[in-house]
Amino acid sequence: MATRARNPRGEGRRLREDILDAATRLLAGDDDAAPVSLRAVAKEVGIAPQSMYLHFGDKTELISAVIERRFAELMRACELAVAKEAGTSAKLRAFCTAYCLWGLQNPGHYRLLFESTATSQAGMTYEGSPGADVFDRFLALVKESARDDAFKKAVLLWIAMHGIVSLRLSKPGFPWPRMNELIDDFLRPLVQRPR
Amino acid sequence: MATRARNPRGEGRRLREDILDAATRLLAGDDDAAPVSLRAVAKEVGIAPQSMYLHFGDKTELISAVIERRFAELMRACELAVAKEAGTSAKLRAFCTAYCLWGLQNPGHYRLLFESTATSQAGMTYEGSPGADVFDRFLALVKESARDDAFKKAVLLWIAMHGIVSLRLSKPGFPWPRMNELIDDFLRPLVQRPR
DNA sequence: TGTACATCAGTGAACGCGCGTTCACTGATGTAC
DNA sequence: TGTACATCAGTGAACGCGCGTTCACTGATGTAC
Repeated sequence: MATRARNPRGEGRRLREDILDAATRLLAGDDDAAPVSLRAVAKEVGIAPQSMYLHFGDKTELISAVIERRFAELMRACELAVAKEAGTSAKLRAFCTAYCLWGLQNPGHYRLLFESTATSQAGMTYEGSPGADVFDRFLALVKESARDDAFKKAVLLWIAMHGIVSLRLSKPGFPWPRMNELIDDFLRPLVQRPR
Repeated sequence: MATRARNPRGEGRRLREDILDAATRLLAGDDDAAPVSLRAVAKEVGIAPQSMYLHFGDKTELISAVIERRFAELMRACELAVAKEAGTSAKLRAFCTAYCLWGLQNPGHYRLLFESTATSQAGMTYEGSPGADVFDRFLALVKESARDDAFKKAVLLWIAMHGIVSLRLSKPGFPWPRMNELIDDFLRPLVQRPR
């Protein structure tokens, strides 16, 4: 976008951050039709396209780096919401709400993280994949609220949250009920009510 | 793909069908990274790229036509499954199962119908949009099984089914519980049990 | 029956564009002696 | 203090490719008279 001053000697890695920031910005939008190009990112940063290769081996490496960052940011948003509440039920509900809100507010990133095959190339298993720690944290929360079947219940809730976000993004014209109402409807039968 | 014989005079509309078939074939795959191009479709049919314009105004018109067709096909699959069962609960479960199976077996098409903004351009409302009749049919089924809140319950179930399909497509490495088990888990609290 | 003409189902050639990627280079800044 | 050299942060120029779309054309087949 703008003209850029060359980084001082020894500070070359700053460009890496600038590239990641720009790619993140461009991927944030709701435009699923046009995938972001290296050249568009370069233009946004204000550098020549080939300067990408100073910090990333190829395009997929750049996208993967963005994905990793955004998973971390989603995790942070959820943790923050959980930390604000007291009581296991309230914490669980807070996590669900934060997850859905993050998805709705970052449609492009949510799609990248949870609607693309970009995170599951080449027979990757769940263990150690980017985003696995988000589910693990969620599972730990469900375990505190539910006596048994915590894994199954965590899966059901994840499916529900994903459905809430994903369908809303692709069918914005549908008369959706309020998000918090839907979250509560899914939570109610699965965890013990707060006393 | 193959060499094609020119259609006899008066049968020009056959090419339209051939193009739709080819586009449908190419869009079926699980490769969300590379959107299908007009030229790829033309190659698959065995015609020159510009022959597309004999039957479709532009690329989005072609894609829209495929979307319409696939919504109709999804509807057909669900109706077929419903017709095989007797009893409202069994019919409802059959619809849910058919919907999920169709999605898992047609990943590219499911994404096109339910994960892209292709179906909701330009402030389109839900009424009359492609696919609205699928939800309407589902809603009618839910009404037969549930005493009250049929719309809300239909929405919750749609969200759940979408979550089941969509997450499985993007996270194939996750240790998912069996699909039918998940469907039943979502159905159980929402509709009255069969006697 | 013969022929001029209209219609139809497509194609040939080309356009300008953006894409990912490669390779050789530049020019400022620090370091060794 | 002066200078040769190494290192670093990038760029210039170019590659071959596929993209959506336009415009003028072709050549077979049916129709009017």
